Amino acid sequence: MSVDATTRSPAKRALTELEACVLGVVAERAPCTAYTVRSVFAESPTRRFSGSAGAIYPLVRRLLKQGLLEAETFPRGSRSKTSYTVSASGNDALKAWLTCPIDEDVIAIPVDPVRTRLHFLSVLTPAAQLRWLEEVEQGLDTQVEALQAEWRDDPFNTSYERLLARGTLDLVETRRDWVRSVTAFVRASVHDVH
Amino acid sequence: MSVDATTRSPAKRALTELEACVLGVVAERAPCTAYTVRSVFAESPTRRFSGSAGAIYPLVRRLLKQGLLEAETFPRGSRSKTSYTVSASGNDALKAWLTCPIDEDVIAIPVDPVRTRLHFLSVLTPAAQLRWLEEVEQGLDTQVEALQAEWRDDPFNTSYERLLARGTLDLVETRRDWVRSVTAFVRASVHDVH
DNA sequence: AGCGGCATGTAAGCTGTTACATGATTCT
DNA sequence: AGAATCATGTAACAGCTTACATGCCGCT
Repeated sequence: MSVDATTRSPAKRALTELEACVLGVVAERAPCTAYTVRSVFAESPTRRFSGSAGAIYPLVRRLLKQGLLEAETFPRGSRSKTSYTVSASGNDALKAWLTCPIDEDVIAIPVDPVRTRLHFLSVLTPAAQLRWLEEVEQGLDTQVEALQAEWRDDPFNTSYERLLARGTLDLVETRRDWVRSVTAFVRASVHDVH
Repeated sequence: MSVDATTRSPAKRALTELEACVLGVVAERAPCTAYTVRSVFAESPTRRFSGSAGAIYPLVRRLLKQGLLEAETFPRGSRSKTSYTVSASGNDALKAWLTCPIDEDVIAIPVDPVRTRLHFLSVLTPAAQLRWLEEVEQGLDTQVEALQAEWRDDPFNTSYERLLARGTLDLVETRRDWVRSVTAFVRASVHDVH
């Protein structure tokens, strides 16, 4: 057979989570530099991405080469600075990423290091279990308080953003309450023995 | 200076999350094969680890070489089968991993692909937003129902396990309610326009 | 003049996945 | 006898982090 006659679109492999997030961040703050994108990830309370230079700079160049980003360079001395915006096809790609596969991976029960550790907690002595639980509980308490304070001060630009923050707060509260109930349970078990 | 005179312990680098989980799983089901460990990860509702052969078999051999696991091999034809148990120092390592660094990474707000997408949802048209939200809501509903059914049927070995399951259920319910409230908000915004 | 934040970049490595490949055992 | 499941293994790669390296710019 001969080569396919239809014009091939440029690869169109699905975006990775980081690629999509970079597009999203640039969409929000355009025009902005790769450094700005880096800072957003670095300062995010979620630890998903570190915003490491080794990840961002090559990735941004790749998105540019694929036509998903547009660039404007400002020469300054021997090194130049580049500002990026999302192109029309970049916007399409972001939309496609958002809607395309609603399947399992997105919906699945989120990964939670605390849950993992709770699962194996029984290998510790009850006293050590309580020490750990109390430390975690305290950490989660300060986290909840910080988010509650943010909620009260309302530094959000839109009511949608405020709604998202509310959901995050609800989740960490639920998580904290969970750890609390486990602590109570372990404490009760220890008391029963005596 | 000359070489440090004190006897060096064998590396003692902190365990990775997967290494610790493998130790934990073997601790629960010992004696068991690497294949069993693989199945546990593969069948887990959490998608953290796939239980891929390429990860598990080399890892188990490494833990064995470090003395954290003990092995018993049963020859059968040209290939043999190996059962593992956690050694005393393996148990110590697991305990150390559980208690050691309670810091940020463990406590941090868990990664949630749905939250990520909610954050960028505004790039879609309101209609597309609702389509996506409804699909996600439905997926989360079936997930909640499955966990509720499991809760009712109570297939748990210990009341501690039941407590852990309760916490997971609370979390996914909170998450579902969050998505619900976002849907309601978007629907209201659409109505306001008309 | 020097320090801190802005800005860009690369090399090496860690950790896990995908995909393939093979053989043993059990069930029907 | 054939299929499903148990069991082990490897090679290639994907995706991101760590650590390093450099230079510009504004402030004090």
